Amino acid sequence: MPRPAGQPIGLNLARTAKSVSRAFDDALAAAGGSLPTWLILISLKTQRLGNQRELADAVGIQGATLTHHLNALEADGLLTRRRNPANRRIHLVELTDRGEAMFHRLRTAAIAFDQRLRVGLADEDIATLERLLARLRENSTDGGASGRAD
Amino acid sequence: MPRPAGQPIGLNLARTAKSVSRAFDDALAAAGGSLPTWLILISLKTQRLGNQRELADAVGIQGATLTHHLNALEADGLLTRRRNPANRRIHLVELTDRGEAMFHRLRTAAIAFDQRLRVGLADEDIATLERLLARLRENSTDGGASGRAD
DNA sequence: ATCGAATCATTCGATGTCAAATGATTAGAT
DNA sequence: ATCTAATCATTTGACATCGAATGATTCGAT
Repeated sequence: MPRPAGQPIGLNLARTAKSVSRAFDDALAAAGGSLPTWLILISLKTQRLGNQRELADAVGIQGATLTHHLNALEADGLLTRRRNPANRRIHLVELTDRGEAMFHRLRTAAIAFDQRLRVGLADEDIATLERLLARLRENSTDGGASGRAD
Repeated sequence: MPRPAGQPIGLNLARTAKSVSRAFDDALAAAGGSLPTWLILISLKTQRLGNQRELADAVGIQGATLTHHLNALEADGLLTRRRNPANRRIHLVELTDRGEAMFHRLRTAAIAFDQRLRVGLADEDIATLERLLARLRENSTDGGASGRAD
């Protein structure tokens, strides 16, 4: 008799993610940044992205939200935006020296946090976790019927 | 040679949780509710809570955020708030008939979603996932040094 | 060459969240 | 009895996020 439920699995996932994200954001704040700032900087540094839309996708947020963050980062002097002369719809986003420095500072904090998170977890555990998370993601998007592609 | 990193584990967790929460919220929206509404209703129905602070803790949000949601739910006629005559600092929050009806509607949607989420996962997988999530939660709160209790 | 559709970014309006300050009430100490 | 502390909820001000509407530019078809 397969009686599944104990605690809803989605709830557990959401609570854990909230706790972990919160702690990560604290760690980044101590280094002078924030979670969205870090995701934007690392995406800019490690990927060749053609436009802001692709950057937003890489970060996992909507274009409108990205614009908002870029405004703040530009005001802080961490990056610049200029129109691509070859296609003036496109903004070329580029890190300044200060942006580069912030990237390195946040990277140190992010690496330390990831290490902390992995304490007590064997490589095999990580692999298992990744498999289970992937399954949950699939299950959440499949069969939704109302279909909001994520 | 233990080279851990591939994708940061926290990032994977956050993305998965976002996708799953999003899908769950969609499912609840189709039933006329939302994620916070559901968490508040189920907490009220299934726990004996002495005040709003305890309700906020049960839901996993701050008191200020709860007040905000209760305003909306009260305006919608799903619940009532009245002062406890024995201790007038305390608001007694009670579901109306409409609130009860909403609870049952959302419960149906929530159960269906949880079933959907569990597809392809054996009881053993669920247990493993819970163990791993618990570990991540511990790791995120331990050693933070800056100490923000979550 | 021009006009309509597509693309890219931004703005606008809304929701959910938090931390800090405020207001009301109760409990405790003298 | 009064005064200070603590407790409970709300308000205020801020940020992150989204969807929809808007503005600018380019592309494609005629």
